[in-house]
Amino acid sequence: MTARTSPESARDIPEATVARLPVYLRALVSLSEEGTATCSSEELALAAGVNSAKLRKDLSYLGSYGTRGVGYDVDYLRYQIAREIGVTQDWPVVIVGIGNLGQALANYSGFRSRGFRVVALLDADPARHEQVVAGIDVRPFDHLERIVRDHSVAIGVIATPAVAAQDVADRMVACGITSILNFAPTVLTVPAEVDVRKVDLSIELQILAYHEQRKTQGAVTA
Amino acid sequence: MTARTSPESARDIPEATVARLPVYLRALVSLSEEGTATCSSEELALAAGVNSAKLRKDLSYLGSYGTRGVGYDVDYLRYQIAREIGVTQDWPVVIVGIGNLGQALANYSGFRSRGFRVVALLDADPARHEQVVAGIDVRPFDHLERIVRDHSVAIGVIATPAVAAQDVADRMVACGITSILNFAPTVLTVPAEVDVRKVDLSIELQILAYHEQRKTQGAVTA
DNA sequence: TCCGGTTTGTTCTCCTGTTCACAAACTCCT
DNA sequence: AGGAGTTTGTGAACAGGAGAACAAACCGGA
Repeated sequence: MTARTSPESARDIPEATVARLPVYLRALVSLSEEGTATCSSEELALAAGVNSAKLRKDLSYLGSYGTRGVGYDVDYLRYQIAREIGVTQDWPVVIVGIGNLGQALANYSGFRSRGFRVVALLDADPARHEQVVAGIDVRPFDHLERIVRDHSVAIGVIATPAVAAQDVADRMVACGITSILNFAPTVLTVPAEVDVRKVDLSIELQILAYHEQRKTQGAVTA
Repeated sequence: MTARTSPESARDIPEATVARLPVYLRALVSLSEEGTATCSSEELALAAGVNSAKLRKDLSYLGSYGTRGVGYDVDYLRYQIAREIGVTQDWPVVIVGIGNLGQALANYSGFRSRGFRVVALLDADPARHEQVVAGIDVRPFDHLERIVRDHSVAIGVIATPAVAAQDVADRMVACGITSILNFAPTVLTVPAEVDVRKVDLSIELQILAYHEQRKTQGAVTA
């Protein structure tokens, strides 16, 4: 009940903060590329689109990496955040479902530059096995187990139609994948130890539509 | 200061609830297609991946559409949620940036089926103006103003590279778009009355990586 | 060495969202 | 008609995150 903190830097970071760290990291990379050596919480907050108090509080969970009266060393902070998130290491990733979206994902340069390496593209449709996408052969879905084992893959991306998604997730879980990024518009059921994040395009649009409807309401509806 | 509620069904719904309504809607559509006429909060909650108390509370913001001892009429509730979100009406949408991702979005059937109609695909690159994607001509970005005016477009989707995104957003705002869905990995600055939602692929992966690192930590690091 | 100016780290308060638990309300069977 | 069983809607406790505000700590100049 006492020693909740593990030996390393493992004070547990709030989920909301974890979700913002990658934004800060990106802002720091930009600043670094512009040649900025030091920045205040105010500047970084502006670049990240949050307020400075929240930024400072978020960073304080990682440790005391700033200097009062001065600000943060851009490269140092950048490294600390990258290490905390885990993007200093290499993350092999498998993408299943190589339709339009899967191809877009395979070609997305933002993965590679952040430590994510696409080790395989899989698709159940034999017609797609001829293709080469982003320099990678599309292979049969059945190869999943072998690939996951050979490359120690922990993260899987699902970009299949909704009907196939649960089966794909089950297979992924069965062969040891513990983190899933799901683009299929369906709710996945997985064991508690597996993390799932979902990205749902039409839901985002529907949320916008709701607010949009609110804006114009009252003006039109007499 | 007193009359905060507008005449219609405009008791303000919490943001967290708004984000879940589309999920419920999708679950209801599935149930309806399976021929289910009635469902309990427990069943619907299971299908939507939330707990039943939260579901009931969410639905209670819309009104009392259930029957105690019985449950919810699937089609009736489906219509009520659709109306509340605004997907019973037609939403013209413009997509800017017809690279891999833009093409995937243009081809995504989930938009059309929920009242979103892609009225134009725009790209700054003249090489793309020859193309036809998802049955729609790709047109020059300069046509934005005219298209937005002619079709009363309120929602814009940005799928350009990061460097172009802010310019695109500015142009969208200037010609009257008030809701933006941003896929470019950058922070957009817009006036307060404009809604922006961002979908960031690499951030999602980084969040997974953080948790993944936590899982394996301690076991490996001696 | 001391002082004014600057910026971080943190505490405290407020607000939003989640979950529990239960009364109210409905159906069905006798 | 009445009672047992079921399910909704909601009040209340609880948890988590956001923002304001300020003390502690640092720099530079005299």
